[in-house]
Amino acid sequence: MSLPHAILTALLEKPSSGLELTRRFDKSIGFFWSATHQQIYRELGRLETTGLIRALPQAAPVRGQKKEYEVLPAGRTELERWTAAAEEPRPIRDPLLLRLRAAAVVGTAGLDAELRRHLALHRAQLAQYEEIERRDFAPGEEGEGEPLQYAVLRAGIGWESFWVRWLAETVETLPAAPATPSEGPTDPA
Amino acid sequence: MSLPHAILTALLEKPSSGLELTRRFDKSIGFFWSATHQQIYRELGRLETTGLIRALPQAAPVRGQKKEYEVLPAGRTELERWTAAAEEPRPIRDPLLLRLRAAAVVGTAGLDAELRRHLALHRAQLAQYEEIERRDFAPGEEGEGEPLQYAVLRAGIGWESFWVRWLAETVETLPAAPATPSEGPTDPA
DNA sequence: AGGTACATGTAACATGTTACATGATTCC
DNA sequence: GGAATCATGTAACATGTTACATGTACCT
Repeated sequence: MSLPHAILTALLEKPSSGLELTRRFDKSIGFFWSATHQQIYRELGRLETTGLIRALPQAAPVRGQKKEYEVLPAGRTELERWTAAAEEPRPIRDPLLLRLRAAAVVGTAGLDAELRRHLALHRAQLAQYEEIERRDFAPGEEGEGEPLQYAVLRAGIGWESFWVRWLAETVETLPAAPATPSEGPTDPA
Repeated sequence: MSLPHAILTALLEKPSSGLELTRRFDKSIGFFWSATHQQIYRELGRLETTGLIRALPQAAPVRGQKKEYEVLPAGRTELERWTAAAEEPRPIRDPLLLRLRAAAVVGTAGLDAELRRHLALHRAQLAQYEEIERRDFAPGEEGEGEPLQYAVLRAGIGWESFWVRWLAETVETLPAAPATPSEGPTDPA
């Protein structure tokens, strides 16, 4: 149940139409919670039905014409509740680790190149985040007083650093592994 | 498309029934790709229909009676293809970061306790992984020659370390933030 | 009149979650 | 024969993805 709350947050920052929300999800919020315009329209409809948001009165309900939404008091209350609620941490869940596990059974052929490709991508993303950090959160700068936004950026940096470190280590040790550990086509012990 | 490949991997390691797979997903594979028994039964049905696995002949198709599956050559080929295929890295996607962002709008009340709770949970999980590392991958030990399994464990350790470090930093800096930045119930600038 | 950008939506499907239903086996 | 456990499955729903449909506004 995260998308509705992401939308409530974005609408509290500024009342918007579906397409405007989609654009904003492509930028800041989308760094850690992406959504397509189809998802957003569906969720806007539900939030309106349940009385957490409403369409601004001036917008006539004509297809193809902009329709802006704002958060109702019930929506703000719900967002406050969710922000402080107890939720279990998400366990790690990544197909790349699954592929490593599969490689232990069917062989590592081709996986090496994929790991190097991921390493390059994560290094590029890390550099991009660090550039934002230098630009917007340098010590003594203006935006320095936004601890929550900075915390989110540090999470992105920490996340990418983790992958870069792990991939670099793994690429080093992996080529020593056998390329095709088992050969029987269907009948492993 | 990860669950079918997780199942193929598990079945190549050892032909199993649905419930046996569920139990194995609660252990090793489930560390980074969990699945319920409903998901597994549904996916086993599809894999059988598409000819990637088959039920072992001795098992009569009676409800309530064990039914074991094994991987067919087409299934192994598919798993090999997927292991080496190009897939984009998963972007970070975590509700906790979303809640931080929401807190910037509706206030940080209650979030602090939740961050500390997560910190404790991640520390406990990290300790558990490090215990496994000491037990199974100590230098000069027997299981030392399993570089892929060790790489997966190191990913878990790196992941938990990232969260522990980030949460510890964030808990330090957060209390300085305002508890309720804006007060207007529905009409923020 | 046609093209492009803006804007809202439908439909179909894949994946994941939750609750429940049903049959077989074993132990008492 | 009743309870507990093993085992397979259905149903309903929530969320996320992909492809497509429709209408408006503006520019040429």
